[in-house]
Amino acid sequence: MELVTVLQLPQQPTPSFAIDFGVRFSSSSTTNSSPLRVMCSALSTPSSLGQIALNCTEVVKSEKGNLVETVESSQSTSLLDLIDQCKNTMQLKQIHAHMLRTSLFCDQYTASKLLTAYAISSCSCLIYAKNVFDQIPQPNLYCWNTLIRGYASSSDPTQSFLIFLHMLHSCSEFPNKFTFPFLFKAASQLKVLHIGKVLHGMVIKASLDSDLFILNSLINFYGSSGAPDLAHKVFTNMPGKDVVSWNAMINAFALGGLPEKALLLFQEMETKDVTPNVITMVSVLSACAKKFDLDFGRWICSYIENNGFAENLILNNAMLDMYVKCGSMNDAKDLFNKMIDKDIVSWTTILDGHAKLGNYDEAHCIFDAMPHKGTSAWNALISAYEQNGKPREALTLFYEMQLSKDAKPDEITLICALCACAQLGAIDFGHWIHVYIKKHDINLNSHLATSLLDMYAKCGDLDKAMAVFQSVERKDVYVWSAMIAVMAMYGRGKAALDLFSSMLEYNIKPNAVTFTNILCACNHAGLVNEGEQLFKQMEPVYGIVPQIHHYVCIIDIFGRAGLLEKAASFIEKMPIPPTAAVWGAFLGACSRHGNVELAELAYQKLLQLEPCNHGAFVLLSNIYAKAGNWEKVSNLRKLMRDSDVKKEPWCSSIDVNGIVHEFLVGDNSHPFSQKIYLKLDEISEKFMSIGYKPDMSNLLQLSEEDNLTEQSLNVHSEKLAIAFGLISTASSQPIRIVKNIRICGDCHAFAKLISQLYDRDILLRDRYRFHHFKGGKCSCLDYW
DNA sequence: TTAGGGTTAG
Repeated sequence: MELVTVLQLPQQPTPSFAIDFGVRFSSSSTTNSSPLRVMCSALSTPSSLGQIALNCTEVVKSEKGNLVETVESSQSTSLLDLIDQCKNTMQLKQIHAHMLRTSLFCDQYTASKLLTAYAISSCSCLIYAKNVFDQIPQPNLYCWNTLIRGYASSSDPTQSFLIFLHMLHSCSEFPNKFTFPFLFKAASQLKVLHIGKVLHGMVIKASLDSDLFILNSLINFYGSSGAPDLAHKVFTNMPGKDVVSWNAMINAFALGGLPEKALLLFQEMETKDVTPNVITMVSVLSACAKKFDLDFGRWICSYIENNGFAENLILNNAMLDMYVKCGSMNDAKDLFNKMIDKDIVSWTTILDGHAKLGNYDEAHCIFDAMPHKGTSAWNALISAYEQNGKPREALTLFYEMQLSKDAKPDEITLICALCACAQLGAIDFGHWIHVYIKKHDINLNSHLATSLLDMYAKCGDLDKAMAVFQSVERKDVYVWSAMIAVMAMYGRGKAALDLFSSMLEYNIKPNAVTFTNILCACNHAGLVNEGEQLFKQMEPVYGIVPQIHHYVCIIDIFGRAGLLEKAASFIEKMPIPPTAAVWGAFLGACSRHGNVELAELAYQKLLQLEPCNHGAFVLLSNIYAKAGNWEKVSNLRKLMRDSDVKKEPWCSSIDVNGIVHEFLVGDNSHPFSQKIYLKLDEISEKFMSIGYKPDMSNLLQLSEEDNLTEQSLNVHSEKLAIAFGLISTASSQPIRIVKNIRICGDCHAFAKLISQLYDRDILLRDRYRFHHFKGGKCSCLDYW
């Protein structure tokens, strides 16, 4: 019982209730001869189902020919059969109209058949289902369950709970073994752990906790809601398990980030003599894909081949996905070419596989070869570009999609496009998408809202990000976490902590991402004690086991605050082996605080794990430069030249009137390059005229951006972008810059002075956070 | 008289 919360519920059926039920049942029988019923009977011409069918056929014939073929072959087809044979909502509405005209609707059984068709068939239409339900005088439990079931699979599963609550008050029958699987389905869709736990309590109280269907749907619910441990408790304690129970549990492990447990469970099935089915194999392939276990994946594929599984599209897609995720494009291509049936999932999987490996030409070929280029096809390519560091290409495609008339952007397209805008700092394009959302009345759900507020924040408009956050009616953990991340990015630690408290007050349970963001906020604001406390509470209070990135955050918090010894002893006591990121954070702290001895230790540890880490070279050489040890700086440079250290092209970009301009270090490829360098000369003179002397220690230091084969005095990309901003934007406009690495000390001082001398706000986003330069000061208060 | 659970991508 410690597993669930049991709330105050209606009493279980008792013998006295059974008698009461009987009485009510007989009184409800009286309804059959109620005045309404009598009237209906009198109005109803047909007296047999055969006649009803005939009559209905005539109606259909006269109004629309669609159903004629279906019913003409059998005159005796009943109305109920006709409902089952409906192929679209229009046909169903015709029968509905006929039922109303002939008063057949007054028969509850017939009405409930119509309700079922409207609620759950292939021609479902939930608004009509609700309408029909509301017209039934005293809906029985079957009708209530059907409506709950319909909404559980809809885009608005919350309705299932509202209907259920209404049912508890209005229906004379208690929820039964059919009710709960539908409710757990709705809870799974919404991932609302607290509601599911209450329902679990009701199941126990109603003595339904041995029903196989309920327990299987419960495993699925806990698995979908991020609680594989609770799913496993249900699974372990259930008296009898069938293949569905095993499948649900395998899937719960895979979904819960425990793919190795999913694979072990599959192996255990054999020892328990449970025969796996197609769904088992799909779930196991999904676990292999999540574990990047190509060997096991290949073994599963041969198992499928050797055990006579019939050709199945979903199974083929799962194999395809496994090959792609495990990095074997050759296997994936072979399978894809062999597949007779392909759907949008097959095409998208193979397309994304090519794009992830950077084979954009092949990805485009796949896109061009797709038989139906609907929205999904466009989304596949746009998201492939966006998620693989090609935001400019993603936005170009998004633009092309607007021009093509075969597909309209949907929520996913817009999310991808917003993410691309955020990466580029393209605020004008991002704002245009916001207007598009409003103009087309697109529902601002939590996914879209999260992308929108993230875009505004990353493009430097905190007010708009906040406004979007406040406009979201139902804020889930992702929306809250995203807003906390925004506050972290802007160095507003206190505001992030306030948001965290508010989300707890709203009963939103923080997840691992929330903690990464809140620890990051503490880090950027120097809130050492608060960060340490939250980290200590993660497991005992919130049930979240700290992962490696949480450890990195806490080391960063200590290190940035200069508590190097504390950080070092923390690393020593870590229960998991320190990774390169851990040593990188520690090395950064040593560099900032000039501790040569500890830096050398961290450098050695880091290079053992990542021999080609370019950042490690730069950080250590900065420390040597600061300490005036030029010989060691020179040795490091030589070592770096000789080694195979590779770095991504670091750049700064600036959005001017909707066009994003990119600059590399010492870049002179821009059409306005000459003007930019003239502006930099002017700035330099202006700086000197007020007696500003560049910080030589800064200038002599290496930045990550410096090309080590040349002098380190190259003009950093953000200086070029700022100079371009000054000559190409109105003096009232802020300059918005995005840089893909951390800003160096010299450029930080440069931006502060520009903001003062030119009276310009500069909003600069670096790899980790935002800097708002205004009147000679930075929002980070020089703590970054 | 009616019915229910587990699967693939982005």
